[in-house]
Amino acid sequence: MSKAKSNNMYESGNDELRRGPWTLEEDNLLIQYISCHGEGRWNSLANFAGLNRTGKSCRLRWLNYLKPDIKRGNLTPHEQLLILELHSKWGNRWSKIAQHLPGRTDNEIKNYWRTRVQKQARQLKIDSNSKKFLEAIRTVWMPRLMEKMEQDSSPPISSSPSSSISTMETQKYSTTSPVSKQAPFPCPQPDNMGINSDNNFSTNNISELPENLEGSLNQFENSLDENYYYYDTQALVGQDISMSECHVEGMDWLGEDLWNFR
DNA sequence: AATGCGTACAACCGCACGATC
DNA sequence: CGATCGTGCGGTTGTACGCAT
Repeated sequence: MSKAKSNNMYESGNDELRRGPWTLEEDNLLIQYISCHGEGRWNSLANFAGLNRTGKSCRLRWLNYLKPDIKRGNLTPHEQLLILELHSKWGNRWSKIAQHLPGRTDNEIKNYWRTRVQKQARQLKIDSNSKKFLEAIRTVWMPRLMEKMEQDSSPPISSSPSSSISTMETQKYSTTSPVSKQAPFPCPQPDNMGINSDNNFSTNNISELPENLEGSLNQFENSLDENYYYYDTQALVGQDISMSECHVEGMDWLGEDLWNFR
């Protein structure tokens, strides 16, 4: 297989398989074929569908983009919270995490983690896989998310989630299913939220956290989605995390310019 | 208005694993 | 039992876009 980076990634060049961005025509071919014949056998599917693509490419395009139940748009605070918590349990098991966020793909979650979460780690100059960063997430980020969810607990349920879907791609393809105005996924019970007695938002060992954990959450809050928190957050809020717990040993964890996303 | 920079995300790759031959 | 194939997963990269200067 020729390496994408060794030559022009987005040129088919000759009779070789196409790579790079999918065209609307290709998408339609794939959608139509799968609607008639179903998924699977991706290599032969690519041939029979008349797509000059690898099976892997077809599979990826379908699973990450074209599949009807794919939910697009920004992650809700609850989804972000869930990702943080599940990642703390399972690490980079993106597909496993994605199973708990119906409509979200492992690719999307992975991108979120890399672009948002790891950025925080970089700013804090700590390893995103370190215990310190995990503690920071649990003691600062998660409580803030929960607080945000609480603040907006008078849910504008009727507001359309699609209002936050603004990508050009989403506008280009309107094949995505309308997002349910009910809970976007089965409400997990506290037991399966992964937040329990041995995996809670403990503030133990906060003193081990780096001193540069100072800054504000203002920009962070601004980065949160504003419209739809229709999830029953009681399971999480019930953990009774007080923001005051984030003030430890004279350190103001909630000060300026921390946890901002941009 | 032009340019540079940072971010988000689609799409690729290599590798691993299970099923089938 | 080994080889091959199909599939899934996690990591990485390229590009479009938005924002700041």
